[in-house]
Amino acid sequence: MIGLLDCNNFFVSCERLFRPDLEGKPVAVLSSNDGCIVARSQEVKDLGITMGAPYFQVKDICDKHHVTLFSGNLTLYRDISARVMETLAQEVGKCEIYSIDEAFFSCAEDISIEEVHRIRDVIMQNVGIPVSVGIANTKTLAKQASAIGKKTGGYHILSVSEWEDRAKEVGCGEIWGLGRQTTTKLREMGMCTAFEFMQFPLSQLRQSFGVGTQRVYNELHGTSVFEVGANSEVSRQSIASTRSFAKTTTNQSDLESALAGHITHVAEKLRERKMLTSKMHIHIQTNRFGDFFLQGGSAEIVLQEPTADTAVLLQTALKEMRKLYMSDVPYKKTGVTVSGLMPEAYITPDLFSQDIEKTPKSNALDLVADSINARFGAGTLRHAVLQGGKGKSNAKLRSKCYTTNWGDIPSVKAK
DNA sequence: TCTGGGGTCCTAGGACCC
DNA sequence: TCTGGGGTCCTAGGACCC
Repeated sequence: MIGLLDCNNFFVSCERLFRPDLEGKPVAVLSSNDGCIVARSQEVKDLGITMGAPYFQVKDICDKHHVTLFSGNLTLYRDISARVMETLAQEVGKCEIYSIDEAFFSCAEDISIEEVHRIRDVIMQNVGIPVSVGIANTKTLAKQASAIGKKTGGYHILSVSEWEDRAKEVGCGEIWGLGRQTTTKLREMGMCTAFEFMQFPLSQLRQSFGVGTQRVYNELHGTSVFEVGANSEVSRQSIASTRSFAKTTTNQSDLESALAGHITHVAEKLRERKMLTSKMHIHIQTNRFGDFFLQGGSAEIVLQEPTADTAVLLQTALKEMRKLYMSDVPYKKTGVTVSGLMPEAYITPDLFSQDIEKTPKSNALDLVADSINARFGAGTLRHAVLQGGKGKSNAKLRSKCYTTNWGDIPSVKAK
């Protein structure tokens, strides 16, 4: 059997952990620059505020119902997530971290409802985050099981026969792996519920849809296609860092500074994972809702030799960016994605490299900078192209880094 | 005025090879 | 007038996920 653990309203639950007074009250978390709603407490969901709604569109309703808002504090959420995952692993053994708030794990055929209940209790006691747990034959059905659990007390074991009954009440759009496009197409072909989808002849399915949809189909029929695997950070195919500006800019040095920040961040990640990149994709973009939205540009750079050297990546990227930049265009966003990743240890030095001694390892200067920044805070030591500070981020409602910054540790008074 | 960020996998079509 | 067949690899774009 496969289990899925899913943290309830995760970002909101993290904020409530340090603001217990907000329990039972409407709370929402905003994306970067306080742009969109990215997490909602049940009370906020009940107000009809949708996931991803632009904040300016729901501001009035938030004001009216005294919704407490937070700017996203990913540093905090990542740390709390790690604690949840660690606790889960202690309970169920190895698990696959699927996202910041979800993990799959394998469990015995005869797992009891008491055991499932216990997983929830331990996480609540050790970390303080409410979670839902679903158990079923396949990952896709485990998703359904946890969705049922969310409505019925926090946990559920979904048997094949129970699923057969319930499938008539589940819309195709509620199934993991069937998105908007596929759901629309299914509806046009007369299939609205999971049950109707499951009756469709397999042979025709493969023709009309891709293998992805076929896999979902098999999973719904109880045949496991997606294995519980080690989906660890180390096995990732790419690392990205991108961000919108609070306001658009036409200034080239603003763009350079921002892009340099992203490069620095990605290079640190590479070294942390002991990986090298062989391909770098950079982009500068305009507002996707504005008149200039086609004016952005991007470039794919194949590196001469794989590297995790900040200076090398900066130099290469900035050179390309200057080619993309056009004056008088209001830019809104920039970022970088590195791919073609390989373990540092696998590198074959370039025969024609100028400095063959240096090739296999990260630059010593970078490693020193990494350790200084780890100790005294990100950006303490940085390349000059990164202008001072963190830029003009619009995150007025950010909570403190309660668990990752010595200065932010909360104090508790007993009365 | 204001509209997130970071990933995965699949597919079609082009370049190239013998 | 006639103009092969069978591959691989890469890339861009789409669909999906949280």
